[in-house]
Amino acid sequence: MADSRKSSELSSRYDPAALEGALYERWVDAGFFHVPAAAAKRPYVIVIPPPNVTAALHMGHGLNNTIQDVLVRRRRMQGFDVLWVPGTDHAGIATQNVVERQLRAEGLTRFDLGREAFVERVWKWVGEYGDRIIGQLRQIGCSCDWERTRFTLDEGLSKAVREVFVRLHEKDLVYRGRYIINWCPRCQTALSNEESEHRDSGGKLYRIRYPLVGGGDVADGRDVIGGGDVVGGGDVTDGEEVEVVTTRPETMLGDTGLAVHPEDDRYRSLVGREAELPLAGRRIPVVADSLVDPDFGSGVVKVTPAHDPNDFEIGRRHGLAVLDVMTDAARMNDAVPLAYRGLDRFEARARIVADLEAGGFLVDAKEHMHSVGHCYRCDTVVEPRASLQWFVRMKPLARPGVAAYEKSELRFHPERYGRVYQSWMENIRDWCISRQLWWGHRIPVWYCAAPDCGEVTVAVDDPDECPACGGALQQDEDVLDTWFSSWLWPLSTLGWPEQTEDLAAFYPTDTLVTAPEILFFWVARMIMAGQEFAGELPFTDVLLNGTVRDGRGRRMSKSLGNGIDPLEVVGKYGADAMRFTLIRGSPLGTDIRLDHENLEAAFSPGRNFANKMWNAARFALPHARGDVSENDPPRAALADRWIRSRLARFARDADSAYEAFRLHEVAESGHNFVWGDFCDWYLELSKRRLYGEGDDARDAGRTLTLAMRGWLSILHPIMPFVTEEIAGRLPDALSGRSLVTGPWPDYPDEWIDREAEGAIGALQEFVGAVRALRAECRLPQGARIAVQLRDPSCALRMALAEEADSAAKLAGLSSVEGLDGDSRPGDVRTGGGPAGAHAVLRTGGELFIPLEGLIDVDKERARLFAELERVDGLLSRSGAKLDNAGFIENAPAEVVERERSKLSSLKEQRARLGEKLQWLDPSA
RNA sequence: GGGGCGGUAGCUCAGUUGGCUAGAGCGCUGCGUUCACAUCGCAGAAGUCGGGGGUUCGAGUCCCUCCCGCCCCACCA
Repeated sequence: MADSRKSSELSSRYDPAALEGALYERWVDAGFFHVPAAAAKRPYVIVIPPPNVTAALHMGHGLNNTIQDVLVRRRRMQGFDVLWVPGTDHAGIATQNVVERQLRAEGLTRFDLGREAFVERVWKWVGEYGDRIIGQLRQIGCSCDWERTRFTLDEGLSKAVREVFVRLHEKDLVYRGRYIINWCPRCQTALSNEESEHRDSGGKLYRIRYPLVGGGDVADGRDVIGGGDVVGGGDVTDGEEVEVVTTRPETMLGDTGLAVHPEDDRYRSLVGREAELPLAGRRIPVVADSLVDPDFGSGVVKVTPAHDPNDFEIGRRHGLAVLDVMTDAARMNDAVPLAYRGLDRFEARARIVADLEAGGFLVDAKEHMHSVGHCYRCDTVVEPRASLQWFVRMKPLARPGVAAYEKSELRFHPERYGRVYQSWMENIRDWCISRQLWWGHRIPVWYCAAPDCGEVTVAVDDPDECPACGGALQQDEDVLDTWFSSWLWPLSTLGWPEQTEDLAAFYPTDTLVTAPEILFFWVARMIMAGQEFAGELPFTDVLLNGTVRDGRGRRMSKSLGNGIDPLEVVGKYGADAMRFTLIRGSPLGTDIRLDHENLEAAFSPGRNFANKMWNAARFALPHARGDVSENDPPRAALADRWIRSRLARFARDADSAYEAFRLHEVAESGHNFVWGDFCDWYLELSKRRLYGEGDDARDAGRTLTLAMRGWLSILHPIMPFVTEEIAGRLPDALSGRSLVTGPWPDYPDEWIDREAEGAIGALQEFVGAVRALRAECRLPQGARIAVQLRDPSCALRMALAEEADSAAKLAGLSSVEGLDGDSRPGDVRTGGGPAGAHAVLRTGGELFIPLEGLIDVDKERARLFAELERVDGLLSRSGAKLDNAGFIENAPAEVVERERSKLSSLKEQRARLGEKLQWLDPSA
């Protein structure tokens, strides 16, 4: 970027708000996020799961979109022509519901407004939330191509919807029919099977007596399975009535038959007879159907074809009438006796049970757990209902989708979701796509108004008149399921059905990142649509990110109101901190818990990490140097070799983690590299040289630049803002270029330097050991101490030879003896020597710190004895307690447990005290 | 009824193909104001890796079993 940020000065305080917005604007203005189709040679494409325009985004979207952004940013740095298509979803039923709720607060219903005004009202909502959502995505740093922003109700996308409907209709894959669907009485629309969420709920299982009528004659003309084998006079209980069990007595008013299993000997004689429907007085036939489970209840079921999927099947097979007994609002309709008309279905249940009891029909009612469908948008109990709707035949569409998965052309991450997908696809049922809503894509079907014509027109463009009779047409009142547009998203956003340049350049896309709960709603259907309409899978890899949950483990959602607004977090901690926290906190497919009450604990580590980078850069940038010329190669200082080795290792690990979508590993190892290797060790080891002059300072300054360029690049996809701000000030050959467009770092394997890592590793252990002993012996903080080494490893010798001064500074040493053969310290392990502390190094060697003169040995010894006495006292008391058989017998297990662990920790404490006393008085 | 996921430090969680002393962040304890950073540094305490059994030279990791929590699917009348 050509701007005036030549200065290496960073402000003294890390203030994300001060940089993020400006950087984002600069990226957009530079056109980094937009690639024209003609220029796309090596595309990498992701389509956003379009957020519903029902509400602002919450942290779940934050996670989902951050993952996508990390993926596209890395590909962009690698030189791919990246397209991330953004957009929003009109979310038919969901959006209609939120606007209806708003109306209700004003005391209105959608019917008060009428269809046109209501839809207008929804558009107003869309304008507001659509913009808010896009704003949120920008603030968390999403590098979408905003020039290609789409909305599922856009003209082009609506065209795609119609095109698909017409094509499916032509292939007889879409049909209209009267079948059992899931009906939401509150939304007053049909739902697909997926939109009905089953939950266990406690209900009652009622046993009801149905009186039998007539004699034992087999009714003639009826299609009865096994009818020829009827054995008269079976062991029916009393010959006059039969027991039926149901959880939903209110539907009995819609009964049009009873059914038994054809091979159930108990009831063979019943088949073909009739029963009287209590409370209704109608007569209904008994049929035999293998769908009946003879072991459930009495083995006789009531058949209510209009309100139960199984009964609908049985009814169809036996020609039973379909009698819907409810209104759209699930109140009892005119088909039932006067006494029940107008009652809500649950009121009707209570009334009917009472009447059955009064009439002596009720045998009993037992508690019974069963699962009940609920509307996924308003949670109302779904009513299964026979209804005239439009459906898509799914089996033919699903077949290629299964094949692609089996051939591994389609991969899921984590893999286990592949099997979930597969089993759903293999057991797929037809998709009810019509909705009795006002908000959505109107079904492109017109019915001729002429009474004797009956022509049905299915067309992409609105027809003017009936093609058969020229009469007036009436368009189907219903709209399509919102997912009927979503399933085309990868196609329609790129211009399909037109053969656009975008479609040619960017379809198929590469990776889809979404939440597992819409695997069936969306992912599976996109796969089917892609194969059916474009002949190609819409993407090759499906990432299922985890769910963001609240402190209590509940899913964050609009309806629960427990969502965390990403903007609140961005405001407090910065977008980088939020992104880092989300990426680090949720390995692929695992849930992440974020306690709304304690955002600080969750997000401050991310903010602190960015702050650490910032301050490291504040120190390093003034010392950083650009590349040296070829005839002036840098010498390989140990520390420089070391950090290059660590960097190359980090880069290699990060690459494989990125490729495998293990983004949390990148975040984790990046954090460790920057904070540990780079800040804690490399910067400290370099200070001496950087403060100097000449070759040393030049080499260190150059390596400093190289290392920073490396980790800033590798972490840029995750924390784009702070890394960009810092990298913009590096004085190397890439100076002034944005990190956004790369290049992606690639280091030679030769940089991995086991010798240097071994040496600095030994040095780290040595420094750590000295520090630990200093703390252990309560040496004054600033005191310079002499350390003696015995048999140091080669690695440590090597490190100390070059980094003695740094080591001395880091560990507070005045001298290190014992490196030379002629000044070996005395035996530090056994008695007889001077008072001092010693430690054995894992990497080899021992170190010894003479304590004489550093501390008042006598005073310290006295202190240790006092401490020892105190610990001994506690020990004996605790020991006695545990020895006491009564205590063990009577105390709760956890108290005994606690006492045991207390005892063992006291023992350890005592051992340490003993050791320290040994140091002070080796002769003892 | 079928399938899946999880149980590792007080809390939230990491721990690829079984391998040297099980890690991080937060919290906790002690110490620390000289020149990048108190949004920090150093040191430390803290874990029977849910229980039991098995395979192995070696198991948090593989197998079996049990217990606990969660999720998905299902035509549980």
